[in-house]
Amino acid sequence: MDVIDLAIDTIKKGKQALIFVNTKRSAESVAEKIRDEVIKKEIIKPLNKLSEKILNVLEKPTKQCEKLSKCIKYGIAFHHSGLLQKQKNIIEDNFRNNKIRIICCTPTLAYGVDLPAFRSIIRDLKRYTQHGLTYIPVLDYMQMSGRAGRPGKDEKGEAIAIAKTDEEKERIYERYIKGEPEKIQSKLAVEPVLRTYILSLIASDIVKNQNQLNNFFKKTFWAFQFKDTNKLKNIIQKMILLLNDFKFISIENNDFISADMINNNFNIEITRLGKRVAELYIDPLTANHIIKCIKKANKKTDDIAFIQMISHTLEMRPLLNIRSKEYDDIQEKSLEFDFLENEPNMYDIYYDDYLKSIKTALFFNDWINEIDEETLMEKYNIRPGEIRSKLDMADWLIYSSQEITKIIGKIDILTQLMKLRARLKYGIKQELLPLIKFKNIGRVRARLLYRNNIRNVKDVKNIPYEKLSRIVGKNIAKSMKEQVGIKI
DNA sequence: GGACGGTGAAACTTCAGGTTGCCTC
DNA sequence: GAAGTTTCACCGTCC
Repeated sequence: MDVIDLAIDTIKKGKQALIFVNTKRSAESVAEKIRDEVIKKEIIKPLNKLSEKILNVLEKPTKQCEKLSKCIKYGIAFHHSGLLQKQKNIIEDNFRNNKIRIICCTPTLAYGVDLPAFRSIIRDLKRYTQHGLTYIPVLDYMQMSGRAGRPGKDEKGEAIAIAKTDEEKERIYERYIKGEPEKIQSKLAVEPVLRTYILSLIASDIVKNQNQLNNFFKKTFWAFQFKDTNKLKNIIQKMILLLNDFKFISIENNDFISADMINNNFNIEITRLGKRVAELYIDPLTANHIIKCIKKANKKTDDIAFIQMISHTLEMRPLLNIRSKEYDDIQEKSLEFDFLENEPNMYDIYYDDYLKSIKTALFFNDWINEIDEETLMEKYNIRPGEIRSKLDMADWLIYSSQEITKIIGKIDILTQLMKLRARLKYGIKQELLPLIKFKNIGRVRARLLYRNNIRNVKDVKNIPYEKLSRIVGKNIAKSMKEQVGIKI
């Protein structure tokens, strides 16, 4: 039986299923195929209200919204990170109350969300990695199959893994059914994590020299797994020197410091800059990158240069992928603007990453020039949910840049950063900034007002109420008037 | 004869997800 | 590595 048959069978039994696949596209296409079968067999009566509700979570539905809405109508959903939070909530709630019968999803639903089903169908046991397609960890398999069976509601649950050949059936059985889950690995050893924690340990006065740092980490799960204490000390020392270079900490007798002669008992102190970086909870490397860029910035710096600055950070990953067709185009664009960081050599291994950061910056730039979600989706292959999470990160990084700017004394660009942050938040051009301060006015209504020559607080005060309500509706017009101190 | 439309095979493209972090209205 | 999408050759139909 293939997934589609299994799904239909589940519905006919009056049960529910989660279907796990390995890409967002697959999640959508499997959902659509099942929906087509459901329509053909007429086994579900259309959920028109729900379908309507999920379609209209944005001002203007995107193709993704339409696709989802058409599936939901027949009790089938897809679920992945590209969906908006609102839509995810609707799907989860209506799966719990049995209206939605099948959810086709990426591993999103395997972790975190509490959403059990009668059947957990795992179509893809391989996932794309840097080394091509590889089998997923046993732990992941257990997470997914563990969704089968609803405690207290079903007596049993079924976890079904799909094999394409007999040979694969054997392999799945050996690897996953009989297999042991992998040992848990400490995540502390990754450099970005390590340097962030070392900085915050120093910032919060928990440790005062390298000895104490060594002792602290000795007690962690990381050290327990790692065993080689000397190597561990070396790694910690490397991080200390890095943070010292960045001027986030200062080491006693700093002048004499070199990697091999640092004394374990030298007093380490946090600097004002380091303290703030630790509080902002960004990777010290990102902070340093921002500092280097900000120092080069001046009043003539374009917004896109700041946007590219925050796009080229670990936090912003994964960056937007560059399709082979657009490679030349993005390369051209990279020459068009003056960015704050130096352009790496074309043959540098970091060059592709740099280009990706430019594509990501171009996407943000389109957003603050009021390009709608649908167009962004087509142009950048980025879905509404991903747009949101990128914008959240951008907001945080611009805020961090503002804070860093205050400390290193570049006050002249602070206003620009603040305006940019507001524009990113709402996705608007600069001219709409005065209007966005009103309650219930977002990018769409602000643009509408602007087009009707209402461009600032004063205009809102002066325009007759009747005229205003023709533009934005009675309730919002009333609320706007009240916000400028006029009772209606 | 040529415009148009449908079909299917070959060529090409792309690939999961995520936490907190700050401030303020 | 494979699913999904795009492209393109091919054929039949209609005007």
